Amino acid sequence: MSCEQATAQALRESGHRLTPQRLMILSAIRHADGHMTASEILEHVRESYPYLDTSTVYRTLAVLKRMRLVSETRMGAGEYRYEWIDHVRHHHLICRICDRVIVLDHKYLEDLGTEVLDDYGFNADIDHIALFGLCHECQTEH
Amino acid sequence: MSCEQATAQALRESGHRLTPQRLMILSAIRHADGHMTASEILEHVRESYPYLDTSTVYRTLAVLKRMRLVSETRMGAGEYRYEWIDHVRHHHLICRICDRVIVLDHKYLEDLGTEVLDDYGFNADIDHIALFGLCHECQTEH
DNA sequence: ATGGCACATGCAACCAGTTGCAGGAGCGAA
DNA sequence: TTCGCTCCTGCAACTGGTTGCATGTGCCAT
Repeated sequence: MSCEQATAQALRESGHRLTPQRLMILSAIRHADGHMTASEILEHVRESYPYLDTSTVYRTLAVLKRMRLVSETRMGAGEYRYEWIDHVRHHHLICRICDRVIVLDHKYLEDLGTEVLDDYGFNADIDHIALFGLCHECQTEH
Repeated sequence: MSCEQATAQALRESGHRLTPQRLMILSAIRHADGHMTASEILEHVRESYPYLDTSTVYRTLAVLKRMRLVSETRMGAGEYRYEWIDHVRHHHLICRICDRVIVLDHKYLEDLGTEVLDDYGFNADIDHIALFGLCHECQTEH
């Protein structure tokens, strides 16, 4: 799996250690399609290595997040969801009444990122934003 | 306190009950300037009414949030922060390394709201957004 | 190859926030 | 005013996520 190698290299070069736990977590996220919750990752890795602890999962995710290899999003009321970053960027509109999720193209947020960088020198993580609100149906019903 | 009356009326009209607990929570948020955490609200109200429960605070905040009388924002790693909505709208840029908070004018997000409404009929809660990322200083240091 | 330091892990305790439930109170109807 | 339905509250148990600490292990220097 050469795709794993490059990531492992990136980890090592940024001063982190390559442990079996991290490799397993990494592989779980990379080979899932779409979002994964921390407990899904935990459950998946435990099939082959049952001693993995929750805290290790969260700490590894924190590292990957800081390196911007994964995105962390709170979708609706539920748990955080983690996703490998290198897909086409997209965002979500989440209805606060019915929990419906609408995918939002990145073009809507492109300008915001560059404006904030120009004006404040702030490099915003606009990888995977969740915007809450009311969907069309729930607006008309209430 | 006539300012409280109007809110009480709004609550009642939307089919909610006006309980002393709710009034106390309401008053705590209204008369604080700026953000407040749930535990700050709890602590404040308990000075005059020690029996108030955490769950009541969160449930009341959920009601006020749904009515868009207060905004709920997760700033940095800490607890949710609640704020009365009727100030000038503003947002925050939060540095994921040093936790610095930069206030962002609403004009940067104005267009996003209208575009999403036009294209998807989705009425986004763009009252108080927190954008994470790297501030100028932390970008150059790393 | 091996020794040692610093970082990572697993465990347990903890904190923030949520939920189910039984009893209590707001408020509209009579 | 009183009644009663329904919603609200406080309690307790629980879930998701974090933290402190002792032990273990990756990895660099020798």
